[in-house]
Amino acid sequence: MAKKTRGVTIPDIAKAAGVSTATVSRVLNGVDYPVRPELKERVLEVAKDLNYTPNIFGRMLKGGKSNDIGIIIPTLTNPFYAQVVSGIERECRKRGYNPIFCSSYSDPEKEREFIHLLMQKRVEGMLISTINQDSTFLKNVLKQQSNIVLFDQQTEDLPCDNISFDFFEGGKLAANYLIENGHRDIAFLTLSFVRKSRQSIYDGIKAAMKSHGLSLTKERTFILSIKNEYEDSIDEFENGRMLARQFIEANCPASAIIAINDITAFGIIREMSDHGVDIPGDISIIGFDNISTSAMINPPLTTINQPSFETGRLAARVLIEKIEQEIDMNSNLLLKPSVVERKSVKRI
Amino acid sequence: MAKKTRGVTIPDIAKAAGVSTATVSRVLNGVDYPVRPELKERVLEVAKDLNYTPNIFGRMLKGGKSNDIGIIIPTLTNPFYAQVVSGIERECRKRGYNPIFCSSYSDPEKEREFIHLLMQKRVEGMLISTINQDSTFLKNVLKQQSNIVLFDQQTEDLPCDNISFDFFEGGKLAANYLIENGHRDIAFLTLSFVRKSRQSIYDGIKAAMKSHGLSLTKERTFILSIKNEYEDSIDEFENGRMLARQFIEANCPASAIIAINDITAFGIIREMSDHGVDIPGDISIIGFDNISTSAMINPPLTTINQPSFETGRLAARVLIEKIEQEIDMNSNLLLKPSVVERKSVKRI
DNA sequence: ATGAAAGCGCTAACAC
DNA sequence: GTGTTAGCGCTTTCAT
Repeated sequence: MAKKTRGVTIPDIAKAAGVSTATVSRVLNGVDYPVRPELKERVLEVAKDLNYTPNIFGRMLKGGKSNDIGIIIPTLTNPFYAQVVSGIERECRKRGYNPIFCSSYSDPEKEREFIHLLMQKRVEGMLISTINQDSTFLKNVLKQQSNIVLFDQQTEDLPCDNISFDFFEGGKLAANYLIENGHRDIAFLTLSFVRKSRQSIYDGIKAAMKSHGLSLTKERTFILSIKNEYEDSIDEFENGRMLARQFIEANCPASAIIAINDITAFGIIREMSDHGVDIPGDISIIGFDNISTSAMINPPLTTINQPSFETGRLAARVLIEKIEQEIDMNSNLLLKPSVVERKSVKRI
Repeated sequence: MAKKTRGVTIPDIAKAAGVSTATVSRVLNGVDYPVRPELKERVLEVAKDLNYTPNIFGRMLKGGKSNDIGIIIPTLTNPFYAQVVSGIERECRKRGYNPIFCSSYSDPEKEREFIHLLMQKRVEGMLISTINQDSTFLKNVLKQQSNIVLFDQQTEDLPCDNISFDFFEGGKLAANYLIENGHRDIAFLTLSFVRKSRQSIYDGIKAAMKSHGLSLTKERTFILSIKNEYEDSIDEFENGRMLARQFIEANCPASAIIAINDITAFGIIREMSDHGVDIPGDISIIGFDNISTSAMINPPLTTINQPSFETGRLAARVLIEKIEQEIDMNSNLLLKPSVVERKSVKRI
């Protein structure tokens, strides 16, 4: 017996309070419209008595704001995105908006579907972590809904706000940190470059090494091709183990490893341990992301901080400014990386 | 210049295609209503050309289903809930519903606000992990919206579906596992009992020990009172460290520790390591939850599995059944715990 | 200060 | 098979 209550409506209240629907609406919306205090009170009381819940659809239809904001991220299963989402939610709520989250699992098809869904829901704007290389689709969407800010993945040539992380600089930072600690033979263990961010990190590492007269050779670069991006974080862990196995089998003599992200680094550490390789005694490792568990693991992981919660907040803030100011000034923010020094890198 | 497009409407299409609005509506909804194929095609084409996006508010107002499901959880920051939420989303999408997530941060006030918000949004039902002890509020809500299923926290005396975890049994299992491994002196490190689940675990442990002629003494029970439940998972980690410090300072001779949850266990492990105490060499530890990182940490954490993803799926499934069947059969499921044996408990 | 009424975009009952 | 039209609940202009 699911509720079929046709709900209390404004006319119901109007009748019960002996006033017009206009008055009720005015009172209920608390606008500064002159209404006799006595009436106002009566209406409010009746509304409460009848347990009135406004039907937003009527209001929306009349042209109101939905106050919804659509968000598309790859997955909540990855703590990095969980943090981003927390930041987004925090900022949205603070400003009176309701976030609507959709997990695309990095599937371009799903991404498209969600965008349509959100458009139908008449969201005020969207926050998207897109993987879609095909920018024509997004360009079309932008024609209908210009309140879009992309985050986390830089997508060039799109006339759209973008909050992202300076992966190139991050790659440089990681390499430089290792070099400063005396490492000259550095390896890079990564997943395939379907995400542009990975390519950027790679480029950053190469740039940093080059400027020190070193180089990241093919033999030091381990690239794992996987079918499913982000099905589950345990998969990323397994990817790390696989990469470590390749590294070991290749008899790679590098003294330090840069891992494409923290969870992958966890997998690498585990596999190394299982092979009796001590971290950081025998080999050093640095990760990317700085998810909260990186501080909890053994050894505590030195990593490149990508301010997840802040990214979420910032992205939401930029979007909301845009929605409210109704101006189209595209910002293109690039968040700066920093290294979080812990215990997984040894000075040699 | 945020979009002010008054959008393409059905009448627009009708005019452009030279048919009536009714025809357009019928075609667009793809109902099996007889329409001349030729017209059908024309309408579809015009709709595509005009880039038509239906205005759901009109449809809703007409009495349609929102297909939204509201979800209230403490926080996404805790990987356990992130997993639950993933499970919920998966099931919802599969069945054609859109989840709307709200993080209450275990604040009863926020919880109430969200419930109102969701009621206004005319969700088809709600999935709530409530912390609210005051059941009268929820009882009132149930009068207006009977499609509610509570999960994760058992709340007795509420005429409402409930999916929860058998914490008592979990506590027993943890203690028994330790006992089977030769431990007779067991300590319990926990956060304060604001959540009923913690009390249940405690009771379970005591029951198991009693049945083996052992007992969990006051001196073996460390309870940390904290102000903020779930502000951030790093807080829980710190809580673990604090508990470990208390444990050490008290010179507690227990050979094994049961931690109230995995992240707290991580903190305990870290603090112990920092004090030169080897896990599991010197002392064994077992956690609760089995979050994914528990498998990644060193040593891999032995823990009581609480099937997070499955809980989410199941809760969503039960709710959807309820919504669609329109019957009011309350189920009260109690998920069974199991121990996940890894490396943090030593046989003695 | 209050009320009557139009209309937002859609669906469906009814008429043809 | 197709079209006309009456609302769904709300806000808001315009009249009073």
